[in-house]
Amino acid sequence: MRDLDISEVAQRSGVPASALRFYEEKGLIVSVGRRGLRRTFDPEILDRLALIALARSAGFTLEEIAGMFAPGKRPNIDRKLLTNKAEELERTIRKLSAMRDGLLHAAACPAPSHFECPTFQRLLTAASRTGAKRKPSVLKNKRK
Amino acid sequence: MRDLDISEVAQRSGVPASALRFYEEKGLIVSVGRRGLRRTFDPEILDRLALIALARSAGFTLEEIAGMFAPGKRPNIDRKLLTNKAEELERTIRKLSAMRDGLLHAAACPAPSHFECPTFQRLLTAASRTGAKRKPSVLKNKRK
DNA sequence: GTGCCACCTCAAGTTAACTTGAGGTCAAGC
DNA sequence: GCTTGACCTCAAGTTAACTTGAGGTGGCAC
Repeated sequence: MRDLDISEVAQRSGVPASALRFYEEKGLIVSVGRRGLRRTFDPEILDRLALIALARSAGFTLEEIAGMFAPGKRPNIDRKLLTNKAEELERTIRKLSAMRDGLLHAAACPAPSHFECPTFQRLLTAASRTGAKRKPSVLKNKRK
Repeated sequence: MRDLDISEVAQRSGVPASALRFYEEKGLIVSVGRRGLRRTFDPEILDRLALIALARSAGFTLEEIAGMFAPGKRPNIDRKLLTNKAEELERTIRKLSAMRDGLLHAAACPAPSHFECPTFQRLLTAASRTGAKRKPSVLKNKRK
């Protein structure tokens, strides 16, 4: 397949050109050449961008992601880091599940102020006791 | 129970005094008085702080959280907002689960660069197709 | 051959959620 | 009554992940 220029990549991936340039600067992606001034990318870039989006949505920073893509990292340390991250995700998933249940209850609950509803409170505080020791860890992000 | 002064709240909740002042300024919490210069808080503040931490970890912004605590909000809009948020959480949970599985696989996989492992890729890209349409949505945050 | 426009670079701005720092104050111990 | 230390206020700084803006450029349509 033909190489894509930056505007095509932006359009197909939904990632703005400015962000693509930013990612390249950070070493998350590479452009394979230029057509005039314009960067061109291997079509494979689209998969990588999808992977980056997914990793971001799992709470990895761009720096961490760049580290994962890097070849020849010491495997031991990496593996430990990966299982740690997986455990962290597991805790997060539990919290999010609790929050989701709490929200669904609140949506169906007649209490005037949701956060004051005793059932809601119980759902949530139960969840928070299940969480990690110290280090609220995780989440945030919204695209306009 | 006796009212707590800010340092006690900070110590028991793990939330720094500076953050407590910040939360008060944002309307997320209220102090019940002063002992000299020092703010004092109702012990119930600890539950509220736990709830705030949980909501934060579920991806709500401080502004959204403040809105939920607010009394006399229009219930209809609220409920819609809550179910939307719950659905968003559901999608997030799916992604995180995929990511967790991917990470666990990667940790046990012999491929040199994890992100290049085909199984890993398959796990993740499958997950990303399950996700929302457009709007990577969600996560981030780390406490030092 | 000459516009035009989409791209380029580089610096500065933006947002959320806090933290840090400077300069001030008060209650308590000596 | 004076020192001390923990708190106070208010402004400015911090970090991540981008976006925006100013000023420049090169290929393509005419």
